[in-house]
Amino acid sequence: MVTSRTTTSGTATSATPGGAATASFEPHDHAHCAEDARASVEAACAARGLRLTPARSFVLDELLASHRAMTAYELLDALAAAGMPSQPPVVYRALEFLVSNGFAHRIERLGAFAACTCGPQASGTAHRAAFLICRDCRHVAETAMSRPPRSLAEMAGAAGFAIERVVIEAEGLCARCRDAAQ
Amino acid sequence: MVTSRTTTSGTATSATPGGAATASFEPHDHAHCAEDARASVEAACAARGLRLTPARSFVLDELLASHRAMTAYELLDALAAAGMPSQPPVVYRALEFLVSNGFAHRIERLGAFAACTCGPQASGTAHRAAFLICRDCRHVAETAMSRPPRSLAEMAGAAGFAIERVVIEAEGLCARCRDAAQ
DNA sequence: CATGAACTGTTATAAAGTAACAATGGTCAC
DNA sequence: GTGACCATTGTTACTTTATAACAGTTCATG
Repeated sequence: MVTSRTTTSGTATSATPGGAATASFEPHDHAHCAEDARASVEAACAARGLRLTPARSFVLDELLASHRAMTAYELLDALAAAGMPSQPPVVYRALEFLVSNGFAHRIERLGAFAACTCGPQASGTAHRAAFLICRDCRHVAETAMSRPPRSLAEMAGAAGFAIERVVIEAEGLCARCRDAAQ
Repeated sequence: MVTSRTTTSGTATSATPGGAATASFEPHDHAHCAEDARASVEAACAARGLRLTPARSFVLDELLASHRAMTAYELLDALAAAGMPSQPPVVYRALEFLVSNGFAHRIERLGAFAACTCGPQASGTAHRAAFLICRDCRHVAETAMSRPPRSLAEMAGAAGFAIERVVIEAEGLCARCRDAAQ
């Protein structure tokens, strides 16, 4: 758990550029972005006849509130703390729902999960995205990635390989953790 | 788990187009490419004072022979079958050696490992690479990826995020499996 | 209300990875 | 050579991550 860590660093003007959903490492109003994301998930569920049941809702809220990649078992602990059923399948089922509907992503590198911050337009089905993952605080930033990098596409084409999904995850240190490390 | 357990390679024609080290989905002579790769690992070890001990050597050979991504426990079974010590740490240590020296890669998407097919020049230290992974037969093709995709680099720059490592893995169906599925 | 599809609750277990520590063995200074 | 040191091994035990299986419940529909 990292959290706290009030603004710090001269780079941080507290201005919050509107659509900065892709840059969670920049200072912003967590509560506000979580609310927005939640609202667009609700809207998408309503539009598509999906049921945002209590377990699913709880897991989504946890992910949005933490703004980090969380493991299934961290989420399970949160469920238990809230007095909800907390066997592994509970959380894995909720995560499967969220991931397959594009409301969250699995971060392969970490075996963990993060809420999608792409905004309403993308909250459709599983979509392409690339991630910046801080190896220290585990905060995750997401950016849209419309198509595979060219060298990969070329290689696939040459080999007759049909790309179905591309995982792009950059691991490193966010500005805050880098400052803190000094 | 997919557990196709294909044993693969039975279908391989032994036609060998030149040095297509990056295109393992094209038909080629497995035995030959494995020998080459093995030779360059040995050369790199000799040059850099690394010890290719029996466990390391065995794991490398398994990976090269299969030309697939293999899980640690598949490798462990192979060790056991060969009458070698086969507790998990044995294989994880061998894999750590191979991966950290650039002789193999961890395929994050699968929690599995594949021998590096970049050729001698890259067999230095852990290097950047992108992968094509067939979800059916688990064969893996590797290509050099000199730097992160631009959109990721831009996002990182804007956020003051220091990228240390990039995972790029494309999952899909290779030509052979696609044909077989029809 | 009957029905079927989706979802939940639960037990049990599989698969993947790590900690810790004593024992071994190769290399180098002396 | 010998002693010291470091990398490597062998092993036990354990943690973390994920899935199978199945009975019970809910809920939108006919």
